[in-house]
Amino acid sequence: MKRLPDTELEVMKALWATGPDTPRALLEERLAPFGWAANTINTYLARLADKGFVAVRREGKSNLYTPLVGCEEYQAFDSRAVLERLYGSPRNFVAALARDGMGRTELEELRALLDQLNGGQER
Amino acid sequence: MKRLPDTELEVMKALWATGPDTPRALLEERLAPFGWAANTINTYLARLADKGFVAVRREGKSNLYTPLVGCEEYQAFDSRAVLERLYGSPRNFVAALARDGMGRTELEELRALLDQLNGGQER
DNA sequence: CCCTATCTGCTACAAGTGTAGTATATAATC
DNA sequence: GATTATATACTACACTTGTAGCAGATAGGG
Repeated sequence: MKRLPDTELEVMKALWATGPDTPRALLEERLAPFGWAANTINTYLARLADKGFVAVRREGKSNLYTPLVGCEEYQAFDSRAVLERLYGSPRNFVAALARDGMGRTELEELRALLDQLNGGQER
Repeated sequence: MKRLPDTELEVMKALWATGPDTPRALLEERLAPFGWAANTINTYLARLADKGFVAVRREGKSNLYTPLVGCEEYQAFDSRAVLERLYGSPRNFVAALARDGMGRTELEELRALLDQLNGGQER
């Protein structure tokens, strides 16, 4: 697996939200906030298809797009890459977040998750 | 602040380890494991200087390099960028790590940090 | 003071990324 | 079946990143 550039990742995020066999129109709608030209989205999709992240299927006049790599799968890979690049450990990453101030909500969510994880594996 | 490419980040990591006014020779020694040509390191340093991450000072025949952005400062920025790019919240990031299996040690370190953070802000 | 060794600055180039124009294929229309 | 509208494929180009060669500056030796 390879880390994706920002724009391609945004396309993947849209596809993860819309699911398999997403018609082009729906995809463009999702990506509208970025203000990209239709051709630009085209390029990103072609590159993602090259990289094996997206499958394209033709249906009549237009295309249907399907993500071949799941969101969770990609995140599992990417999060490790983030640690290796700079932080070394989850602890260090969270410490970096905390230094700049982590919101109360973020902290609580994280703690809840940790409780859950620890519970599942404890003893 | 801007996210650094991998190679430039490695140079910064070396500089953070060696501190201010690092002589070129020491820096190269630190970076030896990467097997880069001396000129390659030169380019990275020049780019980092352009971006305002490194100050260069001449001393006799050779240069001294000083990091202008601290490691913790950069990490605080970068960790937020990571969340915004893909995860949204610390919780989601850690969940992604956990999905692919987090080591017992990593989990314990993280829990200890969380206890500490929570303690500091509780009530 | 001039030569030489060395260190650095400048230049280069291929691959990847951000962005979009032009050409082509094809479905719907007449 | 020819025409048109439109969606897609191909091509392009500037900027960034990874990598390094060549040329110029300069310190030290004669």
